[in-house]
Amino acid sequence: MSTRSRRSTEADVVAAQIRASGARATPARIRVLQLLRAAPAALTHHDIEQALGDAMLDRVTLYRVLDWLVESGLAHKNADASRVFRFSLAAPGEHTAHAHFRCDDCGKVYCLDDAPPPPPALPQGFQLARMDVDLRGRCATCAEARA
Amino acid sequence: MSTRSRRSTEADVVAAQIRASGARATPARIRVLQLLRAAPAALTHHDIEQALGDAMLDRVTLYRVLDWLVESGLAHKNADASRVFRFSLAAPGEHTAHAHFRCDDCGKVYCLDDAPPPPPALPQGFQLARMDVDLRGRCATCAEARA
DNA sequence: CAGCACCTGCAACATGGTTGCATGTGCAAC
DNA sequence: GTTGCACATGCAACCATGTTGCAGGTGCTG
Repeated sequence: MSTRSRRSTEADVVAAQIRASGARATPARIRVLQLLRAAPAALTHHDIEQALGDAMLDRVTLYRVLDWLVESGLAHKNADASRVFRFSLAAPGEHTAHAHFRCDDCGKVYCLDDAPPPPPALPQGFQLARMDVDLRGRCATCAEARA
Repeated sequence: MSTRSRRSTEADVVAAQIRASGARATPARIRVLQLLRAAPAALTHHDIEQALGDAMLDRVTLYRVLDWLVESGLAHKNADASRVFRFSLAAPGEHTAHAHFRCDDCGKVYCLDDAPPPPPALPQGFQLARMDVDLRGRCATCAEARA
């Protein structure tokens, strides 16, 4: 089946990427990395568990896979506004600044990739590695619904 | 004693503010609100417990006081990078944008109040209420230690 | 195909936050 | 000043998220 060979191929690519980072290409890692690659936004541990569905792996294993992803620089880990960690693929260079807009009404989070704000001035000697901008207010939909 | 009357006066002001919001002026609320007013930065639940010292109140009561402060618009609640909530006085307008720098090495957090970055462009119809900027990298001390 | 290092799963734990319920107290009416 | 009631507090138990230790399984290399 074409579906199956497509899947295999993609998994192979991912597996190669994993091995390139000096680790073992295990099903757990392959699946999680594939998921993160396909995700349009940062995922929580819970999101991933859900997405894995029947192919679920142990809670702890998932935490460890995610930690390993972060350690090896393949992913980023962020605490979101409701104090749960979110994981997203590490961008290869360009994605160091990221802006989110969270609607106080509907709770939806929007990614504002197109508007990378300039980093503010830092004190002498500080080295900036990453920047996250967290905006809050009302999104267009909710603002209109309320008008 | 002058200390005592000074204390009373300040507490009175705070109590009045509390009552103005339609709630009871209880010792717990007065103390917490006074603390937040005096704090230069956002405090965690733990910070507040420490600061209260001998005048400590119950964990749960503190949570409820803080929630009430947020509900009544007197304070803001934010999850910081290590996924604990931080509380700060609601600013009357000027303090809506806030920038933090967290050092990946030593974990210390610096407040960059002096450099309020301009808010990025938002999509049509979005209403911005508050903005937090989370910068990461190495602080001057750690950068030097590593050089 | 054998061995070892690394990975996984389970169970127990830690921390931060929340809920239910009985008791206490600020405040206002008298 | 006393009384009453609604609201606030304290306690204990609970929940969710994340972490640690350890025994057993498995990808990789030789």
